[in-house]
Amino acid sequence: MDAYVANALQAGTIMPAARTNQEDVESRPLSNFADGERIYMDGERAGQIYRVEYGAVRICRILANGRRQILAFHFGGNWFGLQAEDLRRSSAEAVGATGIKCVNIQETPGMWQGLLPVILDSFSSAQEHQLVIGRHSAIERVAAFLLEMSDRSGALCKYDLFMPRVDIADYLGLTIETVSRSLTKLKSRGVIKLNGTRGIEILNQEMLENLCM
Amino acid sequence: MDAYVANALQAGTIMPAARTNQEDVESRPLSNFADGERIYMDGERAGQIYRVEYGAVRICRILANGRRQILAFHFGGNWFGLQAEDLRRSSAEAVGATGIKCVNIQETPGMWQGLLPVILDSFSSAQEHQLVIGRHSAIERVAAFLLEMSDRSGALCKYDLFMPRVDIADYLGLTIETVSRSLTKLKSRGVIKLNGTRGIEILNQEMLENLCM
DNA sequence: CGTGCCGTTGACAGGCGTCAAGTACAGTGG
DNA sequence: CCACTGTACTTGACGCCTGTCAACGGCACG
Repeated sequence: MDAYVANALQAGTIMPAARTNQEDVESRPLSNFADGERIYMDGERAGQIYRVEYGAVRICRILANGRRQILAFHFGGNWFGLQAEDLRRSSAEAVGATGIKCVNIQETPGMWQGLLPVILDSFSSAQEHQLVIGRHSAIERVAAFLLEMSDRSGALCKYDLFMPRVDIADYLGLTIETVSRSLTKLKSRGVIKLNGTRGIEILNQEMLENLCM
Repeated sequence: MDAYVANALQAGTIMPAARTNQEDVESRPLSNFADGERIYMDGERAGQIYRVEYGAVRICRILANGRRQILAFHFGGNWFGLQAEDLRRSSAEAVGATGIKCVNIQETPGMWQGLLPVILDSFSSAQEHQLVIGRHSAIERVAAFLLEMSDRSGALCKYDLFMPRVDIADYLGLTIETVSRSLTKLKSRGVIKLNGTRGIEILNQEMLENLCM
């Protein structure tokens, strides 16, 4: 929990009551999704928010000419699907076998306030990502990605990626070939080790971090 | 006001009381900033949020190697500066002569709930921008930028840009030369007309929109 | 009228996308 | 257990887009 919002909580500007409602989520039924299955789709009416229980979710938008941009990945414990607009402007899809719980936001009073930290966090991630895709070269983007995934796997230096190369590419605004070449380059420089196609081992964290500046 | 949040308001999940507090802002003193002056800076302690009264503000991050990314522009009426973290991770600077009102968020109970639509809006803009810088060519980015600025100038087809080329470039993840060449290309295709260095006139909105897909 | 800043235009090189071929691996069926 | 097949990934060749460097033009200001 972020200090800034925590302070507001202490100061009483966010009612602690808001938190208790979030615990209702635990009792909700778990929905299971197969790899690639849609949780919601661009154009649909928005009314629910979701929490990943296991597996992963990608949020993506597809342009008329077929180009795809993955806006975010969400892993266990992450909330997603909160938005101001009436209609979905992106799709959410399972990455591998995934479990989700969902909440109808209209029927859950007090939910809003508790979700402020959630949306602030999403916003912060989106800004971070803007920086990566706006001002980084291919190898720097891949380096940033590997560090992000490491962090979100509990700061492990050895972990498995949930997603195929094409998802990494569409997240980073690159092609799969460029992602592949960048990984190979990092491997041959001794920065990382690849275990099979999804396994990542960070051998030199400092070099990776230097690439992200 | 977005329908989604408006519904929540009607349903009583957001207390109408939250709105009234926002009107306190009107009585706050107006701070004036000259072109380029900092409103807050990367690394500073965050505790206030801001509203642009006139002029414009850019939110930017600078990397160690000097590369800069502008994350967002804010114009009259826009709020900015809301974040979860304790410390600023970006800087806010005036673009041209600018007037700002600010609110200390800790001292203004009820402010949080009223700001949820604000942060949702910022989030939505950030995602939109991710798409533009992730999956669009130079000319498509410039086209999207011109349409965005048009919309935010009240959907006028003839308007003035607040910012110099370098700000456009750093917003779009391009160089000033590429921005300049893209504008020239749009001009020579008869899509836009340039009035002096800041004046924009959209001659063929449809062609611009097609470029953004 | 000189000076400095901002923007435009041109030449050139390099990074990344595109197209294509080759490799690894999991799943299926014999 | 092994061949077959399809998918995902890697690697290579090539061309284009955009970054870099440089010169030039326009405009505001002193």
